[in-house]
Amino acid sequence: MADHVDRVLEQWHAERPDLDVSPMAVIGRLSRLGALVDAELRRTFARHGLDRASFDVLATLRRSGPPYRLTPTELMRSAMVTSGAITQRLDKLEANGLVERTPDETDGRAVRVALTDAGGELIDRALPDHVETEHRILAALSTGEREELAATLRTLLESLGGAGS
Amino acid sequence: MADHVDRVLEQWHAERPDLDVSPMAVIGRLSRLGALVDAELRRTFARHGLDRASFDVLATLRRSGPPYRLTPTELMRSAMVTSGAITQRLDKLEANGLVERTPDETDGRAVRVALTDAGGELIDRALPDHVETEHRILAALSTGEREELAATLRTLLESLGGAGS
DNA sequence: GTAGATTACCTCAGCACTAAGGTATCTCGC
DNA sequence: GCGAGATACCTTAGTGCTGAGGTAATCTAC
Repeated sequence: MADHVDRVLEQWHAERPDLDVSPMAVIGRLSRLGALVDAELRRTFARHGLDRASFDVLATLRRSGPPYRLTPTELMRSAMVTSGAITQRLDKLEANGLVERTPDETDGRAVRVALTDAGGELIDRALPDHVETEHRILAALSTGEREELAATLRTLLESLGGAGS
Repeated sequence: MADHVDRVLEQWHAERPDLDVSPMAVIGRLSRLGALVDAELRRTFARHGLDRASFDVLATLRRSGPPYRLTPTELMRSAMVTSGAITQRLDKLEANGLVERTPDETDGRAVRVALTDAGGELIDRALPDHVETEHRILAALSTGEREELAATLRTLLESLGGAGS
């Protein structure tokens, strides 16, 4: 019952027996799983006319609570992308009428990004579908396995300094 | 000791208590961890003048064993990218003298991609460094935790149909 | 109060990828 | 042996991101 990564490990063992490639059992699967999960989520987003980037911004605004308003910098930190990427995401969302940019009243450099009514309605429609997809992706694991997995991933995140903000 | 994902879960619980967002504890961390690991690996690749895409192709050829030769289709399946992406990766690697394309002798449609001496030497230099980086990334986990993590990830991969090839 | 550092956001060139589609070759059933 | 479909690879337009860098506003320390 060897999967792709098992075969990779066997190959390395034959070709470079001097190297301890055991971490690939984790990191190789992490990387492949990330790609598959991403593809799966994208299918759901597409059903609502969204892509990963747009969904991410709308969801971040939605879960921030009333008045559903954040700055581009806050969105950038949450999404782990560069400021340029956020600018482009917001341009697109604003053109589609899903968010609105208004100048900050007290800080002349800053901008407030808010969900429009259309944006709020769209994300509230897409969310249950998205959550359902996530449940389906994890269906093969028991509740206990999911909890253990979440805990282990968190340990790794903390050790890589990616737990914050 | 809440991390970013814990805070996201709390926000959703407050804003949309009707949704069971528990899968995000796993999928959110998977996604963030993927980005962090990727950034970490890229630093190692860069030290050898490589990027993720080039390293991936060279390593796939290297671990395939003598004569270090595969077809673009085999590389495409292994890398989980489109054929166009492989064409471009090979163009770049070939321009840098790290791989060589020769027509297949028996199948007029097919191409053989082989490591050049320079390509083989480069990947053999980069590999120990790469493996060392992977060890460092997992340093926070015990051996038992790593094995459990690998097993759980494999279960998920299989259930998503991504274990094959 | 003001110079220098910092912060917030945007701009843009370059890069790697996808999706769609093209060409050439091979395979299979008749 | 021939036509339909499958296969292998390449091409290209479009997309979203990064990294470098620009502008304007704010903060800090003197």
